[in-house]
Amino acid sequence: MARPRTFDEERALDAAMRAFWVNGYEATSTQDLCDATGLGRSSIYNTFSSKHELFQRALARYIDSMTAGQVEILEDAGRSPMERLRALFARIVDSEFECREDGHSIGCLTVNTTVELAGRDPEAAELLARDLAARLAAISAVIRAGQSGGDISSTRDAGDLARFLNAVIGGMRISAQGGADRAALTAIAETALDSLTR
Amino acid sequence: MARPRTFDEERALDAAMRAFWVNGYEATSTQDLCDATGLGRSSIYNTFSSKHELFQRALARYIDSMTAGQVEILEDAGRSPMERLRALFARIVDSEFECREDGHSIGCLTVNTTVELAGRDPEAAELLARDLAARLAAISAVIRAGQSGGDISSTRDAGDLARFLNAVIGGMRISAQGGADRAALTAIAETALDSLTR
DNA sequence: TACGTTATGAACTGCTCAGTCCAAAACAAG
DNA sequence: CTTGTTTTGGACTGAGCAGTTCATAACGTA
Repeated sequence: MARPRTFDEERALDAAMRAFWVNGYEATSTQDLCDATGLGRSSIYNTFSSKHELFQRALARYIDSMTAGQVEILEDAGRSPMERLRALFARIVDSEFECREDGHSIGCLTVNTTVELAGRDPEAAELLARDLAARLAAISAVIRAGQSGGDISSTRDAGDLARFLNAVIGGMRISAQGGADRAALTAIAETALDSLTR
Repeated sequence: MARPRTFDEERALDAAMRAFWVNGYEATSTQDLCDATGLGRSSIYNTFSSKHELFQRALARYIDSMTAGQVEILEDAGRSPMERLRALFARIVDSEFECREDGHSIGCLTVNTTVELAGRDPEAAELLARDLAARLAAISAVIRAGQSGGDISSTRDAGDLARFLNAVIGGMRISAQGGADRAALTAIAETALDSLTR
């Protein structure tokens, strides 16, 4: 009944997400998005309405895929709570050496967006707040399980420990963007995890 | 012998620094810088050459003042190593509630710049690398002192612990920009510091 | 008071930005 | 093959960008 699209919307979204991830929202022009996706301006605006809405969809897609993978690790019933946390941190270290551009880590899109946009973009802030709540809930649950089993110290509230681990993850992302190598990130992760068992 | 300036260069630099701090490099226009400093375009370009050079000077000024204050705390001979680290973290929590705009934390300019520019601005990356090295050196020295005195565990290398604490500081900054309140930041700091004494 | 020098404001430059428009193209359905 | 609907590419728009130019103002000095 009408002319069909010649591109895959999700592939285009992935390409746009990567562009925003590498350079940030402000420094990515609509022309950059055309180049990255291979689409013309008309197709981009016809499909995604505006740069800002495209960014929101890209951020939402990043959050869905990233948090899904991490929650999967955290809910892996085949591993003990501490093993799950260790696996989570191992994945985060790995991701910093998989997601690179020009020899530098590009960090994490949620951290980057928190820094660049959270203070002046309500829609982005909302997506980030929801993601943060989900992450903290998943980490807290694992910590509570570890506390029940005695593997994790109960001297601190599970919620506090979850916020602590989440902050360390963010700090590892910043450290990687600042040039930290794999050994440095691994040592940070081990130090954080060791502190749970004291 | 010639017409004198009607403004104070350092005050102008402070105003520009604040503008970059709140909105980032890309989202701060030269017009914003004129408004923030109260200077005309001619005065800005006559004094600072370009937006990029003004940013470099603003970042350098931020680093000098911030790192100076923190190193002062870390080298305070009147306090024990652990007390110095506690004072450092207390200052960082405080700073997140002093440096705000529209009810949000504006974080730390070095962290913000690491995220926004480190991957594509060699001059900024150089300033950040130098600052990071100085921070890690100062923290490492305190940790070594604490390890000698027995207050800080020697099971981990002082350099690793310094990178860990520095990552936690970065993570606290991100957490604050993500909306964490004072109690949450304090708990993160306490958890990190407690892990040193195990 | 006249001169040399620097600072300043306002107008201006060329360019890039996000977003729009429209004619042509590509299909499905009748 | 025609008709109706959507996609597509390319030209276009007005606004805002970083940076320049220049006439004039404001000073120290002689």
